[in-house]
Amino acid sequence: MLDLKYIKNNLEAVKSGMEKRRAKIDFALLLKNDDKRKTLLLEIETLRHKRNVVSDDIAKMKKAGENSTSFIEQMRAVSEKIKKLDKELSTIEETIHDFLISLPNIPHEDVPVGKDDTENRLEKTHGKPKKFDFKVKPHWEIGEGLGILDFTRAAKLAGARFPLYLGNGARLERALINFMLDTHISHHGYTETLPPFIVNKATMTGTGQLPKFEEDLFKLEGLDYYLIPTSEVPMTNIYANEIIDESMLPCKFTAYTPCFRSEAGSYGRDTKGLIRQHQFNKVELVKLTTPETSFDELASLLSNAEKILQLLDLPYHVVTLCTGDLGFSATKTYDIEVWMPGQDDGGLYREISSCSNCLDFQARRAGIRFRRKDTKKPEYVHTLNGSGLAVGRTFAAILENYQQADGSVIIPDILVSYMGGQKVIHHDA
RNA sequence: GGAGAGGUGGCCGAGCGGCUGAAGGUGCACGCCUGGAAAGCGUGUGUAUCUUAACAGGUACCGAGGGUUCGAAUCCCUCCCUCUCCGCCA
Repeated sequence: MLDLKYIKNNLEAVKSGMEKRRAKIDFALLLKNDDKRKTLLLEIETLRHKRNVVSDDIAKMKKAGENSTSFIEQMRAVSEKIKKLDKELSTIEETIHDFLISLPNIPHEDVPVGKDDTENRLEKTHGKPKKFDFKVKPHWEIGEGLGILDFTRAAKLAGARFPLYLGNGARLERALINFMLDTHISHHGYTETLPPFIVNKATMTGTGQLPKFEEDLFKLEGLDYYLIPTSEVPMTNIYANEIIDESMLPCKFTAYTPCFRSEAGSYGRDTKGLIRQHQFNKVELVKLTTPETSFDELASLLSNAEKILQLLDLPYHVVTLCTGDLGFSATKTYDIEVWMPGQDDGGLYREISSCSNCLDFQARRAGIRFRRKDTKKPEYVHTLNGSGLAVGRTFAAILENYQQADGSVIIPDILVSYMGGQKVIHHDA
């Protein structure tokens, strides 16, 4: 959520930010409503003040045994007026709030302007795609061939877009989760958390999933509960509506959780394999920082995520999302895209992590503040999040990059110990 | 799920429908005292919002939301959360 005062003082900058996102916003209406709000508020507070003063007098008169009937009559009328104006005020406040809560964040000046993912800016490339001297297969063929993935039976159990891992597949997925978590907590200084996989509406609103993107979520019927689409949601909200001490910043959390997404509107896209599932595993990184350090922290968060791919020896590149591809809450986002040789007949880079700085956008929604040692005023923290990494897609990338001619898959060195010393996945006998 | 108790400031803990933004304690900050420290003494110590150049002042907030009343932390209703006991359960 943007600060109303900031909008008013920087109207042109805010407008141009919204235009870059191709969002059409009627700011004139907002300003008009805000004026109305202020007028009402002043009137109400004046009346309340009067009521407070006179009520005091009434108390004194009663004590002195004087007759106060006429004042009571007067105040009865005043109270009714207040009640009426109060209703008007809360209506207009609700209107203003609904407006603000639906505004996306302003893209950072460094973000390229563009309409969609074709206009993202390439930042760097790491590693070289391996040359294969046989016809490479997509990961779903490899996985099903090895008997470690079974999409057919998963569909029987749940439906389309659900995974079923078996045997060494399940173990490899778990190995990846442990490897990623261990790396982030032991080498990158994150605190491991294990949050609820279901959260309420307030929590979803805090990070920006609600109110605009309810159709992307799974909601529990008849309850104020939603399945998390990413553990960014619970982790970022840990200190919601709190004022924390400056010494706690930067606050770095990581978690493994399953993630649940309805994938409404993506019919026909990525129908095969692990790329686009209703349920997938992810290790997430979240940071709460001071405003002046958030971009440095974004850079280190990105490198923390990259480290996983480097240790797995998977080729990738990094792009900066353009304004048209930028998420609702973010001011700037780097996507890490991993090389997937088995797809699109010749290979392509696929998003495997998304690292964002949200500035105080989420903090303002969720009420996450901190107090500096030397100043009294609470300030909003900056929030950052990034995948470290999407586990299912990492699994897929390993299958495709480490496949061999006979259909077996070599286990990356770093994972061997997590696989009980096993170095290759052959078809389970 | 059944029965009961409770949610007040950083923490503990008072609080009769008006004099309570809230006693008292504790913690914290600053000052005095001291060679230094402790003790002691003094002062200060929530958030939001509006008016104001500023000083300052107004308004709201005692789990949340409604209601009664001239006036609500205090009375009534609904909901949420915590604790204890019973039941059930991984």
